[in-house]
Amino acid sequence: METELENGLPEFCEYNFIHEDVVKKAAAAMPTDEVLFDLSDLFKMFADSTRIKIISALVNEEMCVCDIAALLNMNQSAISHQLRSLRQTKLVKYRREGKVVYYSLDDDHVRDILNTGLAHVGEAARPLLGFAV
Amino acid sequence: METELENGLPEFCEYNFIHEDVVKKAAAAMPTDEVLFDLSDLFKMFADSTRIKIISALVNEEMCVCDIAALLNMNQSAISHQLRSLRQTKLVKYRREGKVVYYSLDDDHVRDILNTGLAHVGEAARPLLGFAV
DNA sequence: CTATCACATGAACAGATGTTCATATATTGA
DNA sequence: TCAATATATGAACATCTGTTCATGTGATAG
Repeated sequence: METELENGLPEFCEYNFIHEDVVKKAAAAMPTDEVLFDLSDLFKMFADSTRIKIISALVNEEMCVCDIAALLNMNQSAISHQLRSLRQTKLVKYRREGKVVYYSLDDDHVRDILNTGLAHVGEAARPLLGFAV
Repeated sequence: METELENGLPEFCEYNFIHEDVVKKAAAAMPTDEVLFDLSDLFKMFADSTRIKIISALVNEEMCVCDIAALLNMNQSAISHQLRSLRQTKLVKYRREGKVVYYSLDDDHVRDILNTGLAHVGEAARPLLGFAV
């Protein structure tokens, strides 16, 4: 497996059934590794329902950590860990007011991604998040 | 932890610093559990760079399994496993032609989600996938 | 019917991920 | 300075996930 063939492509199918032109066009259009890495990191943040709940909540209004924990019925530590991930990937920002830290979405793309996903799962008919009451 | 307070919310912060109105509004706007589950399942598909590569490749043109394996320089089994996940979540469809199976994106939402993500990671300036050559 | 081959799939394994527990940090008020 | 408290974080643990290996399945050619 994976020996070189005459056309320069590695041998994946036992003989050679590769559509060379199709593969080369796809290779040319492929995003760079850096972009692919950033993209998958971004979507990872939406790939967990706890984080989606947090993001959904913050679409409407900023919230403190304690509010989010109460809303999701989860302990504060779990929420803080998730907020750290969301911070590191720049999906949320925060401001401190005394002992309380308020989190909010970092930019409109975050809401856009969520809404595009909602459209796909068939929730486009009702008002999209962020445009509702 | 998590004993009930007078306002009916569980006690997450040691005393009670919950903004009750904010939490109740967020709770009312929260998608149902089923939608949240579907959403995170959908985004999980985009949360791995192998799958993003497959999706990116299929934006332009249908491809057979062997083509995809050659393009990604991975073995056929790994690709088949990922294609199964993408099939089960309805992101790709396939057609059989003799021994060869051709995969393509199931609908335009898939491309939309990818492009919304690309916009967020700063790739919006260049032509978006699916509109390029 | 049999061999070939593109693709699918189950099991196993390693690495990633989410939650919990214990504890640390930062701010406020006394 | 010290106690209180909202939040952050490190370590541990169980679960989930992606790849590999071996093998199964379905279509074609002879």
